[in-house]
Amino acid sequence: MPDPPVVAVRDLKQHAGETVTVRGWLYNRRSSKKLHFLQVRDGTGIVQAVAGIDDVGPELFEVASRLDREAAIVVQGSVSTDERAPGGVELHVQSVECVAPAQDYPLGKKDHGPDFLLGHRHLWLRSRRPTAVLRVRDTVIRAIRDFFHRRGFVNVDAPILTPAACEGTTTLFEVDYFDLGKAYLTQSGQLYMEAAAMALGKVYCFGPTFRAEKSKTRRHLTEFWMVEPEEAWATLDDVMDLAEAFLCAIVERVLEENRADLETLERDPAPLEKIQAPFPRITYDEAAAILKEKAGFEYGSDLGAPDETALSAKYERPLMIHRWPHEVKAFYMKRDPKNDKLALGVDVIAPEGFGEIIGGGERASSLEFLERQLREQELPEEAFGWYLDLRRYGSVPHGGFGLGLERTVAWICGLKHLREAIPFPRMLTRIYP
RNA sequence: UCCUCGGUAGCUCAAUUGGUAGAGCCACCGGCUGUUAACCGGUAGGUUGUUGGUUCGAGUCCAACCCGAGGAGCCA
Repeated sequence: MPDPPVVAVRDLKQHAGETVTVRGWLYNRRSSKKLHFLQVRDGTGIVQAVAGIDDVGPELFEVASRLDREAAIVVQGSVSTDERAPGGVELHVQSVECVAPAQDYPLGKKDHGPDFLLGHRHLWLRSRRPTAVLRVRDTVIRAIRDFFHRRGFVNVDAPILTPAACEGTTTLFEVDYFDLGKAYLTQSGQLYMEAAAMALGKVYCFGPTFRAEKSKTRRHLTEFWMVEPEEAWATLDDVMDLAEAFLCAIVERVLEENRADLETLERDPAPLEKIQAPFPRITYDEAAAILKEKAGFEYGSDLGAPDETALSAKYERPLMIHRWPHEVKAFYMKRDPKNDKLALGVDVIAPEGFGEIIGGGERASSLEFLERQLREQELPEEAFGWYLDLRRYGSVPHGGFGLGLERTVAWICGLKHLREAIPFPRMLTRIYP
């Protein structure tokens, strides 16, 4: 007699009454003398497999009682709906085979501390929360690619090894590059996207970026993923419109596909359902006026994390802050024609205190302006020679933004710490596993 | 780099004013036919981060260092 067909746990409900094979790992076991409840996970879900001693016989029952948590197992049995089973469906075991043991599996059933969990991230990944987060992350990634594809953007990935900083200030990871001296891991693909936008019109890159900042907070990783669209002929308003539609599309997609995961994460979907255009848009000046009451805030300085939280608390939708003092923005930002002190940049602050998820704006298209900026900020002109070429040959208005994937996933999932939003987080004092 | 908090069993934590180191989980043994991080009983498990100091006596007080967490700055 042939083996019953292999069915994913997620699809078991459609196979009620049938005999099936489930392949997976033992997530937990609850036992009494004559009855085992084996919780089997297969990556798509967890199902309760009920093994009664009278049904499987004393030998198989003994096998089941010896199974370690996370042992690899193959279970065959009949699918039945039962209100007592978590998820409403369970498997009545006819046979169970231990494919591989998992003696002394390090992760317990009770809580662990962050140090222990991060040191065992390769195993922690198997738990409920991480798998739910990784599924949401996958949805966000697909929503990003689909959104840009539908709008006519071409994916053009930027190099990861770069000759110099894209933006002068932040620290870079350095690597030896043969006879050419030092190279650096990219901290933004934007400058390359500006070149690509002049070739294809609408482009985006999506890949890992690296920051060697000595940041030690829940909002920082040294390696994170960033998506950076860039659009020829786009103004600041176009960039803000794009960011608004973009965030709506991502959140909508997660609400469509990941309700169960959000529930696993105990993430209330109600605030996400309110993410609809239009988003509030205020100028830096208006933001500064709101923060003026707060002691310590000086006009002209960048917004700190507590400032962002205080501002975003006033809104249920992402908050767009535009037209910043040019000193706090990058050298390539276009100036406001109405006020030369202001740069045409925009930051988008996620609601509920999750902080900045987007930074972008309109780029300067004037060659003369950029040459002056490089001199004033003492940036090496030879490193930016190719970039200046973009202004020498058919320069047009253009703009774009960068969205931090992990911050977006953390916001949507309601994660307190970015380290949960990426499979294997890289942080200041952590490179293992 | 700076500020704050922490480090006790494999894991999560407790230990009164300085007075002989304790629980749950995990492991192992036993009990229980519908469990929901199952439950009940038992066994095993410790150089209290390291070094030095104060004291009759230090997990507890002091100093330095190491490691971790949260935050600031900077940023996505």
